[in-house]
Amino acid sequence: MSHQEQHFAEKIRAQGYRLTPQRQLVLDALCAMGGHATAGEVFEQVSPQMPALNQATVYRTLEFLVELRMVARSDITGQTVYEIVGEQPHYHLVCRRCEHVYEMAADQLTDLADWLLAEHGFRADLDHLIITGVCAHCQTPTTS
Amino acid sequence: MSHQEQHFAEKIRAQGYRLTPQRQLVLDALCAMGGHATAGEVFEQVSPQMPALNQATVYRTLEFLVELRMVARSDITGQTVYEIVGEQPHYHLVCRRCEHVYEMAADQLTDLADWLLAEHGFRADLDHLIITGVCAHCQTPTTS
DNA sequence: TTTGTTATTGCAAATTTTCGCATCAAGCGG
DNA sequence: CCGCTTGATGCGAAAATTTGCAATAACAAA
Repeated sequence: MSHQEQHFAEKIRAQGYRLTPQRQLVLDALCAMGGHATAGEVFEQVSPQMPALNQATVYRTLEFLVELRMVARSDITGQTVYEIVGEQPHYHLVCRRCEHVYEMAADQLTDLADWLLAEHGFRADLDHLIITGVCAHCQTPTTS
Repeated sequence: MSHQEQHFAEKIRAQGYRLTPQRQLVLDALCAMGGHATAGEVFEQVSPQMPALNQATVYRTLEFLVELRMVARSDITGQTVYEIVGEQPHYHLVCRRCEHVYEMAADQLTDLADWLLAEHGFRADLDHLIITGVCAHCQTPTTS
């Protein structure tokens, strides 16, 4: 169990929830897979290591981890994807033409966060924000 | 047919697609319902007026309208909701405690949009941005 | 370590969303 | 106004996601 996973385990128990092998496995898988993963991908990754693990459990676990804010759920071009909430907050630029996802450090959004807090008293979770649009590459009139 | 719907009809045909009664109905329903609506809600709204209309058609139509950017799809607390893209761009603050959705004029985001364009050449669709967090009301230690 | 409480899981059924394909009809050309 | 062409729909089946409930197993307390 890595340092981060150790932390996760404590966080779950600290809130009065139970750390089950199923949850550890899903967490591990998510860490191992790195970036974004769909529920189905998580299930496939995890299944061989615990064949008895039910798909419904994966869905519920993912939901649970999202609620605890240990995992971020995002909708990218209609796909629901999950990602470990790591150390560095970041946001995603998703190009609606080429579907490419650019990952950006969240520094530039702190102004926005501050403004939202000052103006509306709203404490925004600006890590893992998804911004769709058209990337630089796809704006040029198809040089292919 | 309202002014806006007229415009929609032209936009669909202008791109070489067909304006079918099913599409008109879904568009009408979405307009009539005002804010956000799930696919299921749209289907229920539309069904009595055209009982033969199939649920799959609603899904496909919604998808189609999203692609044409006449309708915005967002993920709000795990629910996929659709909304007509109206005149005034706006963004949504979604409180993860009370699930309330605050609708904000998008003026304050133009800076962000400009910055993204200047820095990354990314042309962001900042109308209909979803920002989750905790609203002012839910930050106070439960005055209930 | 043993026991009790109750959060979690597995399973199966219900829902929701997607897909393939034959049929239908919107809109263009004659 | 009448056919064509082909995009769009309806239908049924498949896939994905959610839900209820009884059985299981974390983990706190003795």
